[in-house]
Amino acid sequence: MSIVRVALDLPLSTLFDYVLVESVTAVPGQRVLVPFGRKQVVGVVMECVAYSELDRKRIKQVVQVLNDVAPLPDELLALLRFCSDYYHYPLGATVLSALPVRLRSSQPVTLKEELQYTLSPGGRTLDLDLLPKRKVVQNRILSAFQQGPLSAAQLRALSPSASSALKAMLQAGWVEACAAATAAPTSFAFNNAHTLTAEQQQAVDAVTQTSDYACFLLHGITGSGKTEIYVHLMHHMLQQGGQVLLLVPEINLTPQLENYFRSRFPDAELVSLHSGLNDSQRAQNWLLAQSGRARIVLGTRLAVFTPLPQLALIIVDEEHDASFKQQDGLRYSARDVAIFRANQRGVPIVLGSATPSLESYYNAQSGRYRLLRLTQRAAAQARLPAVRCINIGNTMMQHGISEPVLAALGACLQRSEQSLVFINRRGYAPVLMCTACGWLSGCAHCAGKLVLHLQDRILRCHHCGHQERVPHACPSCGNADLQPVGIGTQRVETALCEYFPAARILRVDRDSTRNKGTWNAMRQRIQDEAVDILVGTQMLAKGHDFPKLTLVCVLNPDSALYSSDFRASEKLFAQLAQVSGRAGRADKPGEVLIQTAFSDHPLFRALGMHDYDAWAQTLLAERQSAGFPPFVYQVLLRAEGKQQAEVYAFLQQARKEAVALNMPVEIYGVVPAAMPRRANHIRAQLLVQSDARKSLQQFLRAWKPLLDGLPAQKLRWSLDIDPLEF
DNA sequence: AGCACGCCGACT
DNA sequence: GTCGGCGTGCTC
Repeated sequence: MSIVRVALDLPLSTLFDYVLVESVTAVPGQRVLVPFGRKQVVGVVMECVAYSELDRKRIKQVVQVLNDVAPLPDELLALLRFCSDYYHYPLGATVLSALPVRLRSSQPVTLKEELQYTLSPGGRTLDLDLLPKRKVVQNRILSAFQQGPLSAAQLRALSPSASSALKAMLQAGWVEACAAATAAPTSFAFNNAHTLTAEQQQAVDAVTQTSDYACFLLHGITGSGKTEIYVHLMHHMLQQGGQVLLLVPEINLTPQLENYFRSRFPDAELVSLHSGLNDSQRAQNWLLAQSGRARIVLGTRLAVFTPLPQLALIIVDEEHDASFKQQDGLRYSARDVAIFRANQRGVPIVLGSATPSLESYYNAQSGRYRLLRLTQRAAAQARLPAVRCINIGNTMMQHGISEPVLAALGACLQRSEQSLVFINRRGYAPVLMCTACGWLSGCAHCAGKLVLHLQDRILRCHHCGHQERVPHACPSCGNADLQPVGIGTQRVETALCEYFPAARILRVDRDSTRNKGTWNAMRQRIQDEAVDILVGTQMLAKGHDFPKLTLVCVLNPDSALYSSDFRASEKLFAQLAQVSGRAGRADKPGEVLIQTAFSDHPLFRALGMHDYDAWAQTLLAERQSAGFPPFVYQVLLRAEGKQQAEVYAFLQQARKEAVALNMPVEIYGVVPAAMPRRANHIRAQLLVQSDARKSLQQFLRAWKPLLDGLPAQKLRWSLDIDPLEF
């Protein structure tokens, strides 16, 4: 009797037993189609056993063992078991959520053999000199074909518009498709752009000399050449026959980055994995990684679950970035899962950042991680930008912009250099106010305020999406004088257009880049120097270099200094360091102006000295005395529902159970969430923490079943282990 | 999560 | 008398 224990996509922590029909076999990691209730679903075999505890009559038969894809390796199953355990999320849901959508259905998926392209017999006789010179891309592609056939991916690396050029040439009959040669290269040349500095070389050597698990924190200031280290490490691992996994934050995974690595490794197959791909691209790239053919896998957090038979190195770039933490479902931290995975596999992992998370920094100090420092900019002549605070304590401002900032922007325009105005708030103004009675534009469904979007003549809630027309008079007292309060990107853009009518001003935020491809087009315009002043949110802090940018102005960073979120100032420093790093590259010195009422604040002082360490020490001391992470481990129980009483009753009940367990954890009170009402749902939470990860996990193992047993019909709740947001 | 079963209120 | 509300419990 052959029984398989199957993980199904259900909010239940149990596996389900099925019997295999005579002569059919299955192994753990294989997908199976099984009857469940009145329908059939796809699950993953977790165990094969001889007997089941269950009554023989209750066990149904496996409908089909799916053989289109190789079984998930044991190692990946173990990783998923760990995640399910650690994040207290049902095993089946964990396993299935780690698979590409296509593999969650019984429709067979196969690895499409990628076509290559080469010159047709007609194309070979073509006289290149007769082709118009302005068809740059076609010319480039045709001359590349002299070396032999090229895949679509290799063509894409030649130019972003390669695919349309290829189409034209296929049409003209110069080029034809052929089956790809399957022999994988064993040697990987890479375009070795720069010689490494001594520091860079030391960092590379430290990693390549480890043959076992080790976690490295690569702490390098902006422009110190972390990427170059990644390239050298990748090259080393590829030469040894290994695969490399590079994880990047969501917004950083642009086609530019993908093409960059492709151009550095023209011979290595590279795939990307991120939410921008459609289901079939996702499945294809996943299969290429799983088969071992893709040697470099570039992806966002979800890529951490990709099977990689030859995995030799993991790199987590911008490791401090909050987008590595999933905020719903399986609330995992891809950075932490990556560390577990490297440990499990016995390979090195590199966490790179100019402003490491305090967790990682603390681990590097305590010796759990090995610290690699880059203290110099790679381009020797490039200097760090000068940071200056503009004290706005008693300065009159127009639309939130002070006189010195205007002057600096004007001077920058005169020099025909680019400048960037950074405000972390989209829309025109964060709220509309009545000058007579003090009415504020609140959202009818949330605890937040409606943001004024003057361009669309609407008030919009950034939490639930609700929007309404801008009222002509105060809904409360009828007064016609309503004033926008505070500033957003649109308001700054409008004001700057008035001050500098001749300047080419570009606003970059989620609103202006809503349409697909817009942001890429804008990036090109910035690169082409068709923009003088950039106005934007944190979208501009990340992404790639803008070589002509010499001035960065930060308009209103102060709210993060008195935020109730204890991580707000850590985030602000990282953000400001990142956006400051945009100023002054190569030969031009940069300048950073910060408008603040707290110019003596240690954050700004450390930022001005480019001294992350001083700032980190300050924060660590604060966190230690306040009893916050990384000195304690936390879990947050969140609940939300329509009825306030039910939400609070559930959490109080949960708290009572927690206290009754009498375990060595600290249990806080039930409190409203940061946004106490969102889309008409009341939200509240309960924090539990401990100074030992183990104690917290033991507590959770006892608490979770009690929570599952609590009546919670009309509400949703979830556990967030190592929460980042409160 | 779905979906059935089951026990109480207003309707052709 | 039935249709349907959602509370409870099960799914291998």
